[in-house]
Amino acid sequence: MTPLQDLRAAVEAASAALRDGEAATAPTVERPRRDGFGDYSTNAAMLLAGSVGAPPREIAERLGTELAQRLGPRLERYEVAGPGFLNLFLADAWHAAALAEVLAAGDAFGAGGAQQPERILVEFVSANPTGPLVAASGRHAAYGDALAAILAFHGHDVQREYYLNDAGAQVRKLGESVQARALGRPVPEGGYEGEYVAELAAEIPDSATADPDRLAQEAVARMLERIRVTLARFGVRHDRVFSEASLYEGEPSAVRRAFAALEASGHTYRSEGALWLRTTTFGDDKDRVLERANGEPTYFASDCAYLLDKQSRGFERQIDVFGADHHGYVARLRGAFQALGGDPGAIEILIMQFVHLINAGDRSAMSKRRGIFTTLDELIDDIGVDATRFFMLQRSHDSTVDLDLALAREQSNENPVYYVQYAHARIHSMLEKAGEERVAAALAAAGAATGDDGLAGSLEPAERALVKKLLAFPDEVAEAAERRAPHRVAVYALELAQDFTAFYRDCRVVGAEPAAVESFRIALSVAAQRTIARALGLLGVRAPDAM
RNA sequence: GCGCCCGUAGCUCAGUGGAUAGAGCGCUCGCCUCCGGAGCGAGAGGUCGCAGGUUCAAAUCCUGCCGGGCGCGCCA
Repeated sequence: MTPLQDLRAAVEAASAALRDGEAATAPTVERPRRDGFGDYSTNAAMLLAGSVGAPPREIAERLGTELAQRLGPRLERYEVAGPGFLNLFLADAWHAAALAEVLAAGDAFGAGGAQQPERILVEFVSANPTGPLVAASGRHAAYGDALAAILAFHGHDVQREYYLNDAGAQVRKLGESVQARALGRPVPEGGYEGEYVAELAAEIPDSATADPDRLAQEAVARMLERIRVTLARFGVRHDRVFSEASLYEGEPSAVRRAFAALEASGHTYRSEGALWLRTTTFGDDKDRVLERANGEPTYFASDCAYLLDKQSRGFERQIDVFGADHHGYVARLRGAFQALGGDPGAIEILIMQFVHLINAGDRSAMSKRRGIFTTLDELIDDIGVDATRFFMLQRSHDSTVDLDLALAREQSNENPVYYVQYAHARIHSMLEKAGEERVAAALAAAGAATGDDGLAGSLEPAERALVKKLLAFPDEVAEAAERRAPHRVAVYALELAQDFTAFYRDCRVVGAEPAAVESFRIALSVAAQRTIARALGLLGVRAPDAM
């Protein structure tokens, strides 16, 4: 149990005592906006006003008495404020004990908070292998990877998957485009015009004469390899690349088996020669074709087969990360998932809004087909992996982001990511100065903290603030995981770095007197360093020892 | 027309029921005897798109409207 969970439990117990065990909405225990409002503040009294039948401030007073009994000397004092808040002022001993728990948790601090661990499959990026990854793919990659990392840290069993569209018309167009380039002809109508097409034509020995289908497969394989290299450079690794084409292999193929399952479920029908799935049953605005009148399966057909395959692999939850331009597919996929017997609560389709790269105020329109785009590689060359990831992870996935390249480039040294990394490097340097022995001794002393070690009443505001910021980490991880919001970890990392920097400014660490103070501050610095490293690690951003 | 997302400081964005709404950048003024100045402090800057409603309490929840993005194929 973390120090904060402890505190919450005490507040809830006190609250329950006042209302005679009657059920009620759980009170909040949170850091108030203003320092004068205590270390933590609870709204419990206001929630109790209805059932207890007394003015909130009066209830708060009684609650304070209850709580003081339960917390003993850990609670320095309390105040009733505003409409009925109970503000709690915790003793230095409480802070020291809390730090001890943070350190004792070690690498597991903030981990494993999931109430119900699940096997989760996260599908992300899944960009068509008909061109290089573009900057927008970078946002998908950073988001999906960080989300997977956070979910895993939270206690889930997570698989990362890339769904490869290596079947169908787009792939054929790529093959035709490569061959056209090899023959020095213009690419066909609707083909791909990017420079990489010419590169592929030059790379593939028999590109001028090869059978178009085989050439297409070869081109896709090479594009996938390029994509893999880019992702690896970006720090993103998938556990599996799932081939769409494989869904058409075997007898019967996975697509055929999906059709059979859907037909057996009674949700399909034939009309105008085509096979339809009645997705409107599940809230879609129109039914969808699985197999065209000419016998060709649609793209949606392989989607269904993929959904079925994922179901058969025993995941308790499927999370798909899609681009905003694909949000129109959400309803039909959810419909197909349910038609295949899936629990609608077990599939989540997260929509990533766009990222606009802005050059000197110009929004560059992108078109993979016409070869007009900024690739992820170019973006990384420009502003670096860490800045790219941090920038893209700072914002909520459902908010469009304008990334001003000129600004990011110019100010790369003042980018928030460097600020956080700098704090980490600075702690490393400081601890080196202190020396291994003193650090080890400080950690041992902090672990033995009982609150009666000469620190009482001596903690500086910045030290207390930093302890409380550290304590917030498990909740931030939980929020980030449960709300699929990695950006909360990015925001937290920045705040933690700020609180550390304020502490560093106000409190001499190495050489501080008396020894107990130096010891405490070294231990606090170690906890801050570990937590910064962990937060950055979850985002896929490096935590360097020196810059 | 219908559906999804967004509208918060000059700009880019946090903040999904609590007190006097925040950060970064930009701007103004100050700070390098001292553990890393890639830093620190102070300041200016906001009808939280608009209007109703729910609530002891709304940027946050509900309804309507306005503005922006995206989507609405037997395309992929």
